[in-house]
Amino acid sequence: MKQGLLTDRQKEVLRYRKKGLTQQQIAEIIHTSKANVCTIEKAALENISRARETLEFLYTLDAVHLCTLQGGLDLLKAPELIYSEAEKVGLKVKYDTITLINRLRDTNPDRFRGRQVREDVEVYINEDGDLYFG
Amino acid sequence: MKQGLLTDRQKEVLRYRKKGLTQQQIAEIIHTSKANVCTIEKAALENISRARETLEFLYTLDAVHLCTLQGGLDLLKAPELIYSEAEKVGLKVKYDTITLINRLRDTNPDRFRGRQVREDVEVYINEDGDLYFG
DNA sequence: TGAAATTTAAACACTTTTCCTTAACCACCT
DNA sequence: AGGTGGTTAAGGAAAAGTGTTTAAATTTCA
Repeated sequence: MKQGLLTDRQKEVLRYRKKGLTQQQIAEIIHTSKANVCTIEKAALENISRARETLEFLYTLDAVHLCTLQGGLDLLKAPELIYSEAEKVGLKVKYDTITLINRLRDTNPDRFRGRQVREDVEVYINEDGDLYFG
Repeated sequence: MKQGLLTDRQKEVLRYRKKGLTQQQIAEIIHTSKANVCTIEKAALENISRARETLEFLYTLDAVHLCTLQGGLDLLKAPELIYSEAEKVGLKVKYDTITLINRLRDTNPDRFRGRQVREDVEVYINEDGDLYFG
């Protein structure tokens, strides 16, 4: 079968894009319309999202949704929330406060800005008290 | 649009599988043949691989094209080529010869037949000397 | 070895994706 | 207004993916 989700065309566009080229410039290079470059790029980003969601599903296979860390939340308040939610469902979180915060930032650095949660972060927990973020 | 890569059918099978059911048992539950359950499960796992590969590709975006391993090339000659090309652009490859060959074969088993490169393989390198193949 | 579980292959109808074009539209910026 | 960069809509043709079945082959393991 195919390897990744992205077609050659999609990868090509993403690479040029990464270099900072405009859609118009890329269109000239690969001999097509800028509208087409836009569509290809959009499809590529969509495929990347789908890849992310797919792997996220794997966690939910043995984990359960615990709570959502909403955008704007102070990172230091996250553990408290997570502990209390875990207690509600009768599970014990595997990590202490410090470790939890580090794990939170390490697994998804883009999602945080300083001490603040930038975008919503979904928190999952499994039987063992392992946490996953998506 | 669609969300993950996995179809409802595929998720259904994976969930039952996670619970420990056999393909036969699942076939009865979802009213189809066990062969079909097998195919669906296989497709699901394949899709999961593709999702992983897709996200892997994102790393290559920070990387730069180093060289092409042309079809027919002896796998054992690849490291030499890669090292010399890396030197030209002032980067140091992170892997020794053995590791490099293994990585080459592991990341894309379909591309090799014994010691020979079957199709062209593009080699990318990033600032850290990490190599990616596409 | 024998039975159960799993995998594979070929074929088919059906749906979805992809790439492409043309043409229009939006948001800036000077 | 005009230019630049980006997006959207409609439509079409080719390619790829999905769910199925049937039948045969393989693996697993008590």
